Amino acid sequence: MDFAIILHIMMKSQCVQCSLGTFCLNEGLVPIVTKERHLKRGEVLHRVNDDFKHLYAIQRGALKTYEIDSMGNEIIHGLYLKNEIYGYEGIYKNHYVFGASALAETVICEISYQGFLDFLRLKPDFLHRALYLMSQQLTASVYLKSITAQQRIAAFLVDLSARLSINLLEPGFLLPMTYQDIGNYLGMATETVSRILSLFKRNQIISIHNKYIRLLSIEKLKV
Amino acid sequence: MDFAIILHIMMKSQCVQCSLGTFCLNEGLVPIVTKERHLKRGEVLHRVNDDFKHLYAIQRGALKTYEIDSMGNEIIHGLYLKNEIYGYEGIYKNHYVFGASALAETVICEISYQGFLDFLRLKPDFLHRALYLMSQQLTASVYLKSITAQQRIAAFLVDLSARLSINLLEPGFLLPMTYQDIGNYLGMATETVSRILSLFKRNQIISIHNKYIRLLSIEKLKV
DNA sequence: CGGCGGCTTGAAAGGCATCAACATAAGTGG
DNA sequence: CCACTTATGTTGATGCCTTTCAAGCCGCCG
Repeated sequence: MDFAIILHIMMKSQCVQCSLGTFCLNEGLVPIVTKERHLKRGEVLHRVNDDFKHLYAIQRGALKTYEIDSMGNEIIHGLYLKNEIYGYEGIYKNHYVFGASALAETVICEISYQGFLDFLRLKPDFLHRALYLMSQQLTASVYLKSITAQQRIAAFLVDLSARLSINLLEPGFLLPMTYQDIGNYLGMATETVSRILSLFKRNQIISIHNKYIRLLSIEKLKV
Repeated sequence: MDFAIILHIMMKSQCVQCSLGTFCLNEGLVPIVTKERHLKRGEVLHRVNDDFKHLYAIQRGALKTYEIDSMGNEIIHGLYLKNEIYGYEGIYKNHYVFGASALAETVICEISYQGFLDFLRLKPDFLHRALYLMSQQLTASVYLKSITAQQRIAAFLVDLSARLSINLLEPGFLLPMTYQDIGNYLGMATETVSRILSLFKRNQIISIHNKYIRLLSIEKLKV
């Protein structure tokens, strides 16, 4: 067992806020984290149908999973931000159902799924925690059910804000993706994203400078 | 430990095709199934925010999870058919995020989540199987991302067909829900559901008599 | 048989996509 | 560091798909 890796990981303050921290920081009986990977914006983590072998804990940056439809358009199926885990989808079919790539400069911990299972066998007290993490993702993108484009964008902003805000003092967050990505994720045209964000800005519901967004009136967004 | 319950369950042929069969039929060290419940069409299984204590294996019928939005409209978030498991969503928040009710006459096995965890602790070989079942649900409703109403309905029919067809000989399946339910699930008006199904019928892509649907040309549906 | 929920069909209105042109930002190479 | 090139965002005009409202029909159950 490569304790050097474990120690390396344990020393990172990142791990404290990571969802998997509970696993990695606890005694290190099994080296679940096999390596750390750095991805540039746009770089592919894996392609469709690649064998499923790893889960990924995102330290910095963001990932998207995507599919190219018969018309050649990209559909973004999932969005995974820092301190979140990506990969559970692969368990079912034993391969990844979509491609995955980095939305920005991204750093991830690669976790052996087998190691993860072995760890749970040794430490069944972490069982609930593991199921908890997966359960979280089942209700993650509920808001995509909103019907109108305004509602979907509003809900998207509220969700991003909750997932990205490190502390409560920081009043806003940095959009980790382009308007095109947002459109592909929410199922609407890029122009619509731009128009609605401009509308929100005009109505003083949000403010945007470059990619930094502040939600000025969460109440109005939630209507 | 109530072995009577286990034996009762073991004798049911239903259990063979149930996703949880692997758990229930194996040795019965822990009584995971606490009881069997019968629900009439429309009957509520649990309400929003009810404490999470159970998973449910559906033997017959179907469940929906739903939410009433600020306009008073029902939004259907999940659809769970026979031989499937419902309830994992509750693990995360320790309560159910939506209400759940029966779409038709429904029979379910109530499973204690705690018993489920205990079983996994005793039999860690079933760990992967448990994660597998949850993973399945992560990719379940992917097709809701289709943009046009026609695409969504087509994908919905293909999905239902795959989930409901018992054997390959049976050429069709019985719609377990009303057009209104379908509309609420797919995010479109009831009239649109009716119009598009009529269109498919006119184009000989499907046939419908009462609630029995046959997919005549799966190729055309998948375009 | 009568009533009610569910389905069907039509006409009108509205939201969003599409196409197009431009503005701005980011990235590249000299 | 600047000029050029490419990617990203903005704004307007038009058309289409879907919603909404309205009315009628069908089938089921008491």
